Amino acid sequence: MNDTPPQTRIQARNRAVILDAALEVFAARGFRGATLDRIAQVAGLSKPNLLYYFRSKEALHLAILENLMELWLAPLRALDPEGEPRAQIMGYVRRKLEMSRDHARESRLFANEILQGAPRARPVLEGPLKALVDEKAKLIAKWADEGRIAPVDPHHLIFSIWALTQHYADFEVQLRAIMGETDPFPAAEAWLERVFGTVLDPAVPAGRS
Amino acid sequence: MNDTPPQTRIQARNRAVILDAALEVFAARGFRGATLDRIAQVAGLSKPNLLYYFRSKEALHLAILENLMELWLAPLRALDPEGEPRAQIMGYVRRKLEMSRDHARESRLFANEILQGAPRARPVLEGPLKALVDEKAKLIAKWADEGRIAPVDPHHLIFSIWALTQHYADFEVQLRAIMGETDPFPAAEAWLERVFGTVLDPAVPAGRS
DNA sequence: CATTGATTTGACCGCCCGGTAAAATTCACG
DNA sequence: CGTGAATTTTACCGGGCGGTCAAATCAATG
Repeated sequence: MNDTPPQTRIQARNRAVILDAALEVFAARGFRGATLDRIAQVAGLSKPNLLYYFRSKEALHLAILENLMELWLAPLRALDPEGEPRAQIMGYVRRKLEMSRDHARESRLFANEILQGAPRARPVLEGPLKALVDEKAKLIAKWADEGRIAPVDPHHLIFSIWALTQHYADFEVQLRAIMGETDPFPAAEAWLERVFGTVLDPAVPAGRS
Repeated sequence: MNDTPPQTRIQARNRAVILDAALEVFAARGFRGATLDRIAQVAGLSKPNLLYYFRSKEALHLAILENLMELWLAPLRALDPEGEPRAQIMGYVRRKLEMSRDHARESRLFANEILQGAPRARPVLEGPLKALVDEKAKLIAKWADEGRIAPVDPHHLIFSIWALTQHYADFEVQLRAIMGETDPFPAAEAWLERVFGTVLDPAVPAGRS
């Protein structure tokens, strides 16, 4: 059940180098748009050498996806049923935004994969991701029922957090075209705190006019 | 300055068929991932016949981009300086969400283009888009100054509207994996009304704890 | 330092890609 | 219905693609 972890030093190093290069190229061009030649070039290896470590383009992409899942689900997984509800959700927002800042390539690779119909990631989405989301949605619903946060649709709340945070990674080029070279993240953090802070506040009447 | 609009009936029809097929394929696979063979197949034409109407893959993609700009900028452009501020912004949100529902392919084509660095759309982003956004951001800032909406960062407000609405088109596969086959748009509309309704409400104190 | 397995390379394959040329066909109009 | 232009098709090209193979080189161990 375990695909024999890299034995030698050389293997460990080269697999890491290749995975990093592949992340770069897949994120920038999508699966079909990426080429093994380019990945090999970025990794500083010859193409046959690359294929010595990963038997195919498909296998390489899958390896990246598996590597990424842990990192990607961690922030939501860390939502603590025992913690203070609003602090927990705001912490999730903050961690997700940090992901967009510090792991933009990973975000874009996922975005590419999903945009193109998730032909390789679909099982992960329908399995572990759905399970985790449903679990945490139930938790959020409970918090809302108890009046500890404003009444919200938990699924759409989670989708909103994804959309708003990942936007800063995935659409960075567009943001820069409009905002110039200034780092958007400080303002983004304040803004997201404001948005979710208000929408979750149980004392604020929803849907005023 | 005007590239001679299609003269004959056949030309008008075939150009339209090709543009539609190309929209489909570019949206699903990105520029590099799309192939002329596949576009021609979807359009029901032979590849050389397709190239009789558009001299290259590049030209075809650019033609789509130009066609789309009007449609894409219209909702923001319709933001009326004379209207009631909150109604105007809420109307913008609603129109943008309708775009995601009724023009998901267009949304995904843009997303693909921007994700991959906007190599072809960059001039549009830095030109007309930036100009329009800056203009409307100024308008929103004025409304905030006058106390007619809550004080907000206009640019990040606009980015949020983009992120939240487009998410329902661009990440549809992910949403369906989690939510099943039920149409997410009715709930999305209510949720977005709730989110932006609260965040724009000048009577709600921002950043409570 | 010899040997053996791990790693790397160069040469190559068949296929698909974007694009071209020219012949064949269809269409519009007098 | 004939004719010239518009449209479509057939055949093709050079290059890049994912991937293979066998030979060459390297590294670790006794």
